[in-house]
Amino acid sequence: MLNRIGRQRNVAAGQSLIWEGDDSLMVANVIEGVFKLATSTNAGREQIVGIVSQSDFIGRPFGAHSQSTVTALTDARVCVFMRSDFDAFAREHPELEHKLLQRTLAELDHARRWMLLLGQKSATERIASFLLEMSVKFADQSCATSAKAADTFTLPFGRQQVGEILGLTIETVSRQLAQLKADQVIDLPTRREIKILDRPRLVSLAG
Amino acid sequence: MLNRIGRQRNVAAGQSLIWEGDDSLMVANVIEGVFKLATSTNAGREQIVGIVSQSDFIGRPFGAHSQSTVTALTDARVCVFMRSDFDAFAREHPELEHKLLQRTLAELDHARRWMLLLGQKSATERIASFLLEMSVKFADQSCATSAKAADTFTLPFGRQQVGEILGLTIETVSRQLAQLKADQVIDLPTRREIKILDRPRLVSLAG
DNA sequence: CGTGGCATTGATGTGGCTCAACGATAGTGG
DNA sequence: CCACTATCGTTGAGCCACATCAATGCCACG
Repeated sequence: MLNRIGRQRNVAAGQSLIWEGDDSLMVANVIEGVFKLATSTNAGREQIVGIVSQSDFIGRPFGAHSQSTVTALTDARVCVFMRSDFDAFAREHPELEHKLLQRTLAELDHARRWMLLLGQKSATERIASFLLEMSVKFADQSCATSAKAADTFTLPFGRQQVGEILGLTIETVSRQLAQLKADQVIDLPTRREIKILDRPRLVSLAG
Repeated sequence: MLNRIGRQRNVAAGQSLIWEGDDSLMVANVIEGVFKLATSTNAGREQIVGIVSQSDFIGRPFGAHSQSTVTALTDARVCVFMRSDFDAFAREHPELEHKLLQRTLAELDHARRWMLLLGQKSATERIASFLLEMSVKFADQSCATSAKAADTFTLPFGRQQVGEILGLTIETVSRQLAQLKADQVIDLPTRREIKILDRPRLVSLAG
């Protein structure tokens, strides 16, 4: 079993597991918690290029440099593998490679849809798209009907990070959210909670 | 051999092989020519999410809808496979899946670096990054030292498409190129040719 | 020689960034 | 429990980079 070559590890919110540019030495599976994948320009501007949570895969198998920094947004637990061990194991287990391929293809599709957002969409459209996506990803577990969008959910990040995901500044994010609230499309019970009041409207705003 | 289940096919410049949203019915290998992968908003704005050429892979294996339209930018020749045939073949040939996984991982890395460009970089930085990347991808074959960047090359697309790759308008692209030419960083012998005069400068402009 | 599609260039507008101040919230120590 | 402070979020004013709108120029084609 794969677990024999992996070790569980706890990661505190804010800790980074992997740094951009480093040799890829480890891969991991997320058991619980949420991570961000970020890359930055020489000038220091950051772009979040992925959000990784529950049962997602972290790291870059098969010899390469890591292209992004992986940081825990919440306290998290992961199952870590030495990359070399993992690579060897994967080569001998086509089923695993197949699963990994499926995941990677799905992530590529996702990344490309995100490129459309970053390249073409207005601030309002970006926020609307973002809220809709997060409503699927972070549906509060209370609701037993899993795997479906929820209208109330809690973001695992603050405004700064929302900005980095969407390619916007913190001020623009704040203003757009305030506007959506004023328009009764959403409600913002607390800093990190979102309540969608008018989903069809939000969908149409998403472009 | 894989070729037994594939058929060669010619594609004229401008023709599309696959449409966004369609069921994924075929995959293909590019033998020669260049394709673009594009997605578009409901509003009709297009974003080019990938450029595919010589020996690259086209399509989405393993049951899913195609997320982008694949269109030939030049006359091209491809080797086409029914997706179902390909899937079955791949499942029986781990080596093929492994190669595909490697490619997909590399493309994902690439897509994420592009997200940084689209989310954070200025028009000048985008153009500079773009030119540097294209100088690797489309190095004119004349130069025997293959697989290296060339300082003169020919783009397979016009200004409109450059804009769609970079998330800029055609006018901005034109002005930025004009500026780089005025600054003696590049030369523009014809509409589609680029000559890099001062590569270090271009690198520093790329952010 | 015209005609049509691309590219360039100029003038103007505007969405989102920047800069700055203020307000809210959560954590800390008295 | 409450003041104290650090952090985060909101709000406002002004500006600038890029988009938009509008001519004009440049080839390639019949």
